[in-house]
Amino acid sequence: METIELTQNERFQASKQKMEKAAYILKTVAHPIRLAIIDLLSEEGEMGVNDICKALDCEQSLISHHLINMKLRGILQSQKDGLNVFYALKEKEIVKLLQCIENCDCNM
Amino acid sequence: METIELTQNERFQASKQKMEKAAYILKTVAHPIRLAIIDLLSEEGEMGVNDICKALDCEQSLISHHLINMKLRGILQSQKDGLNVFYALKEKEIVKLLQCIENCDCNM
DNA sequence: GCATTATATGAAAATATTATCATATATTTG
DNA sequence: CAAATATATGATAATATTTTCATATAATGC
Repeated sequence: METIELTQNERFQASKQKMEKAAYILKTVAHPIRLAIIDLLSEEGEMGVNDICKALDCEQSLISHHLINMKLRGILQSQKDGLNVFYALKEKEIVKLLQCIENCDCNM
Repeated sequence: METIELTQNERFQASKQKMEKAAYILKTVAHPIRLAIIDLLSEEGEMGVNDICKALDCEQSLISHHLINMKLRGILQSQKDGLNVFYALKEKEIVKLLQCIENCDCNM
């Protein structure tokens, strides 16, 4: 195993990229509806779009946009069955974010 | 200790509020510059504004806006010493978010 | 008091995100 | 095949966030 020395600048760029990736993930999650979807799916395992809409009391189109967005970004996965499309968590690590935040104090 | 029964609707509202708080915290953190600041402060403990600017190669005004924003939302704290203002993490739990995300896979 | 340095502020411009609405597509049922 | 149901799509409108720039404030040293 070789040891690779990074220059100051390479380290800077690497860290920058790491922060961009983290921000990207956090952003796709940082919305009350999307968090509610994640929370719901972590409990139910799998749900159809309509049931999610009812559970969250939101319009179908809005929920659909959010679901597709999260799927696109690798947080959710979906599976079609007849008329229904069932969504589920793909990236389960994401639930830990919610747990992690429970202990945070903030000024709202 | 009393047991308090919540109605279906009360539970719904409580969960909604919980998600809003979580989204609020996640949003104040979900930005590459703000994450970089958090990362930096978690390592250095305390830093003056100018040093943060240099470390991140960003304009003073931009960094200032982000710092003040995070302070306002209870993530950072600051302490004045002569010409300098030293910022530090107030809510250290927040660092765990970054660690938590290291294990996440996503489509960027 | 004047120049210098560090930080903050505020408005405006540039971008990005979110919600809404109308409609399209696809599947099932009769 | 027509009607009904579930979901997706795309454009637009509504909002919110981020950056930039010019300038203000505040502390220090001379």
